[in-house]
Amino acid sequence: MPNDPGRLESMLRRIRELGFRITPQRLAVLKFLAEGGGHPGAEEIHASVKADFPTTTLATVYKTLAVLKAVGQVLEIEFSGDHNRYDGKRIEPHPHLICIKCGRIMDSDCESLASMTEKLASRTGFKIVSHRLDFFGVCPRCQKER
Amino acid sequence: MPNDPGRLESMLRRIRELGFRITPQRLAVLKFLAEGGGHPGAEEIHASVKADFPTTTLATVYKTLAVLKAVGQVLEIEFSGDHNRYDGKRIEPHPHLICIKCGRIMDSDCESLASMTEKLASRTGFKIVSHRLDFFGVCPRCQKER
DNA sequence: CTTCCTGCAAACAATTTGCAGACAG
DNA sequence: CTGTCTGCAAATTGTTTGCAGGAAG
Repeated sequence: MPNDPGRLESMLRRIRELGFRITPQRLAVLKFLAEGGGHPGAEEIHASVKADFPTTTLATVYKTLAVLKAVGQVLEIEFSGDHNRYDGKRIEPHPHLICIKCGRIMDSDCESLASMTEKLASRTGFKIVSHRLDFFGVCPRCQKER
Repeated sequence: MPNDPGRLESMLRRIRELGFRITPQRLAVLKFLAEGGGHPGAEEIHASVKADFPTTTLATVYKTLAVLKAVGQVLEIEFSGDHNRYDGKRIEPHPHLICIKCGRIMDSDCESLASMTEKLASRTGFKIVSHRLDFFGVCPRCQKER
């Protein structure tokens, strides 16, 4: 699990650049996203932050996530039925493998997506700015358990 | 715009096979999905059905969509913030181009996705059953308007 | 006839918002 | 100091659910 030592600093810099303030609660959210692993949801972030700042509410977490989105320092993975998940480490779009049994999300890569995006753009006239690619299936661990 | 004459029949057959009933309201939903174009949301379907059956409620539309999902005869395109959209014509997963200005959704294709799925599955051990690929951008029409 | 479906209203869940007091810069 | 942020509670929105009467098969 690669722990980019510069992620937290990048977040802080961008937040300050755009004139947002750094509060202890926000810092705790950023740290959790920059240093923690996985793809936490807002509740999970909240639980972690509350350990250090017990008065923190979910609303504050959401507001902090809104700031991070505004400065482009978090990748939001949206789910219609379920709660959204967040990635503070890899903030550019990338493919995900999502287990439909346990909900775990695994990062992935795809070399051919860039060329495909270009091809689609020139074929359709769309100005493509982003994308999302998810694969749904059953992870190795869940396959074993019966 | 390809109008598959067998879509409605396929839907009806699968619904009957699995023991669900055909009601006038349901038939109207199916027709709208099988014969209409685009990627309507539940509200849009509801509006169309209400023209013929004014007492129909949104709940009935949702319940019909649930039946269609259960028998695998509709593709649900989920959106976290926005309402979901439905495709009754192409029910297997396929790439979408989504305009971030007007919300229009355009269907697309990608030959390389199948091989990519296979590669990912063998590399990660995931048993992949489905996927979703969306490209976000500005459609040609919206680029022109200022 | 029996079981499933409709329509209505209430319930839900994740996220957002308004506001008064608190605090970062 | 001043404008932004926090915490609280209420609002929002798309979707789901429970139930009583109605219709499909």
